[in-house]
Amino acid sequence: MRLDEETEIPRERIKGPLDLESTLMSGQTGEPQWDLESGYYADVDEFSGKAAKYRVRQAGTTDEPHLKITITSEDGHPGLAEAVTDHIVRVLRLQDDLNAFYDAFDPSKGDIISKTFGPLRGLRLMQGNNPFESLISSISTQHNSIVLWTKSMKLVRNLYGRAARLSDGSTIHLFPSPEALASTSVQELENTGVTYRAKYMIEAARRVRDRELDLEDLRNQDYEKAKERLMDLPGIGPKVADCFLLYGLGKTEAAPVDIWIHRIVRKLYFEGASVSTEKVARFLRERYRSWAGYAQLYLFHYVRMTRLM
DNA sequence: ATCCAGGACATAC
DNA sequence: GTATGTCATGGA
Repeated sequence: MRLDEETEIPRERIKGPLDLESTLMSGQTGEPQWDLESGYYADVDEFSGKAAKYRVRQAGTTDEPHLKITITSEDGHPGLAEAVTDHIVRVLRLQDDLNAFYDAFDPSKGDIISKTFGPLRGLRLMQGNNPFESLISSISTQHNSIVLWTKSMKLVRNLYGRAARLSDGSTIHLFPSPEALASTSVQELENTGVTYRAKYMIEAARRVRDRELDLEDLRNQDYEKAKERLMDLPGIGPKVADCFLLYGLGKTEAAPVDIWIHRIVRKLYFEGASVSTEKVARFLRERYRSWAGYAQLYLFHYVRMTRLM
């Protein structure tokens, strides 16, 4: 099988509806948005040490989705196609049973969130490429905009990440390792556009490099404990910690509370009463449990889409 | 222009 | 616990 030919992700690996475009354009993970290249959405990553660019497009419909992919790699190896497929299934969370979410809070249950299910049908939560990239990207989102953090995180890839020459002659850059990022100077990193967040990123990279913080180990800890550990880091507060737990580790009970979610939940669930962000976060966790991350995603996009607030 | 962006932190009470 | 000023820059 030639990898640069279009193949399809096995249909049975997509559970429930999918709207690829709204999912990829929703700016959830803090990582750069995927590039749009002649009808495909493209991103890059490393698979068993080999860099590859994968492109994805949706065929079919939201309720009968098919995903077509092509792969261009640095150096093809046996199993690459399977590894890339697994990666896409993971980052797009294609195994999440979206209909189970819709059913659990359908209109008959009287939950106001059911109003968002129609307009946002097929919108999926995403996963970051890997925990370290997710951590740094999450830091980049604080008091920032999607345009700016996409720009600066791409620049971080291009300046400090390993360059790889693909079989089609193009060059891509991977996200830098903790070692590479930890050894940059604050001033240099600030110039990528991350500005004052540079010192936070470098310290985070240093702690990961020096094994003072083991991101994989956080996966095994419970939500509260892991959040505490993360908030030990400078520049990581409750919202960024939740972003990492959700996008970096896939803890879907995490519901990052930013200014929008804070306003929305206060209005829709607390009759406008002044409720702290921590209380809102706890409320979403307890109400939506393992669907809290999805609830956050749907509330956020519904409100911004309808310009409700 | 002037305002603000999917927060965190220091300082104040 | 809650409230306010500050942080740096680009984009609208």
